[in-house]
Amino acid sequence: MSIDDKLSPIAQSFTLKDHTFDVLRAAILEMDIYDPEADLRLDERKLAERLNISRTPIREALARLAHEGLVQIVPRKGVFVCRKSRKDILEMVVTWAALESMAARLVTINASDTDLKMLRKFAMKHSSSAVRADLEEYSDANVTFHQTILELSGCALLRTTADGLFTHMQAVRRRTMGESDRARRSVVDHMEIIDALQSRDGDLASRRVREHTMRLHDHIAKTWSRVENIGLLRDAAARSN
Amino acid sequence: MSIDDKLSPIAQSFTLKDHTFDVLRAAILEMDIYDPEADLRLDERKLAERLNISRTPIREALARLAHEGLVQIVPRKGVFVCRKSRKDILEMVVTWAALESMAARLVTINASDTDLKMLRKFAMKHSSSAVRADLEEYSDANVTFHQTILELSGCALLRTTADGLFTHMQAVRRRTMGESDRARRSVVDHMEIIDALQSRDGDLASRRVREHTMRLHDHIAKTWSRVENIGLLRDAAARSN
DNA sequence: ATCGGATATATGGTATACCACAGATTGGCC
DNA sequence: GGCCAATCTGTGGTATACCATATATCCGAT
Repeated sequence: MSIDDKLSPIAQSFTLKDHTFDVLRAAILEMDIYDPEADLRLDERKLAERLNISRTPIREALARLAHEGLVQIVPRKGVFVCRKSRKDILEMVVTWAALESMAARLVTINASDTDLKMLRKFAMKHSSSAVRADLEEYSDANVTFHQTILELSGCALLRTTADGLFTHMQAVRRRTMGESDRARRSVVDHMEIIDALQSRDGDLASRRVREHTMRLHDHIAKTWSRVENIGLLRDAAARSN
Repeated sequence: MSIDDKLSPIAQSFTLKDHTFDVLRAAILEMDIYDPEADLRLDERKLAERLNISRTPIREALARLAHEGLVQIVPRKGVFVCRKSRKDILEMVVTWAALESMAARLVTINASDTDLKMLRKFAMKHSSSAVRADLEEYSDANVTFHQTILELSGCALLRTTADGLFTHMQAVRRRTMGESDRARRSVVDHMEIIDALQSRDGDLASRRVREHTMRLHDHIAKTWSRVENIGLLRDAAARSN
């Protein structure tokens, strides 16, 4: 192997636009947009100054973010990070369920026995973290588990479409986790899903994945009101000033 | 009613960027991109001249189109309309099936009896066009039928996500239709789907929608080779020159 | 005649200047 | 003192000029 092989990917059609998109996207996902105190405003010129580039690539990145639903661009008003409503979030979970349940069905057809053995091994390895209530570790493992199912389906579009939704769920997860009961139940669900996959039962695997995801749906439906209420309280307080 | 009511929506935060996006998108969907003779190249400057605007809004529109997968932007080479591979198309159909089958399940929960009665009435009204082999009319009715199911699910995200896929399928449909056998079979499928919806059987409705869509999948899998082969022939001819 | 490299050209990427409009500010009039 | 309007400021939208590089062209050396 020559040194060229290691150098080749460098600066290969690198563009500021794409880089800016990644940076902004990461930054938005990083911030807790549901904090009522959060500053949701983005300023093209300030960003340009911060990143030491012109507004042009920033605007292209913002346009993409807007199209992806992460920000809203209001002409002559500003660019604002989008706060998802409870309804939006529930719809994302439903759509996620649709995609992953289809993926599970395909997995029973397309995945190799080896793939499924590795998936089971992975799930068992990290099940202890749920019991230990190490939520950080469990969360990561949980994400990987579901992404693996989408991956093993062999349908890249299912995976990418779900990834788009997953982006928006990052901020939600921060507020959904924390109940170790859900984590423990999740572990059981995962094992039952793997059982169905390994028995190559498409109908069963599809159903279990769907029901697993819809449990998250129902959980959010019951508990998510809090954030919006805080927002309403804040608005009311502002009006009374 | 005063004249204001009719004028109000005019120029309401209209932007060239969005307009250009719509125009380009419509133009791309209009052209038969699978014609081997088709010119897939787009030139920012020529478009700017044609539309009498600067490159800036065009570039933003192109960036969005690229993100949506309709075009591919290659730095210092050009912008090209994307030709979907057979695999891409099959994946779109699978993903579509995932979304619409979930939608059907939700319809059995959320739709009113009146909604379903209207859906049946619509389907019956247009079933004759399939028999008459009036493919233009049947195709439109077919589209409306499936969009209605997504609509009645009550989950806007399912609908919009599916719409995104549908965009890409326009060009494919032109080459998939034409076999009246499929149209007739489709009519039967639709009626069976409506039966399941009206009996409020979520599992059955979901399954029938999935199987219906996957029949399109299998059909394309069997017949789509033609276009790519033509492309290969053209390439081979070009090489031998 | 053929090959190689220098130059020309075309393309998308980037920077910058200016525009139009929304909101806030301020000034003057009543 | 309050209200309205002219103005000022800040924002995203648009146009334009310039840059870097990939490709094509052409000329000269062999």
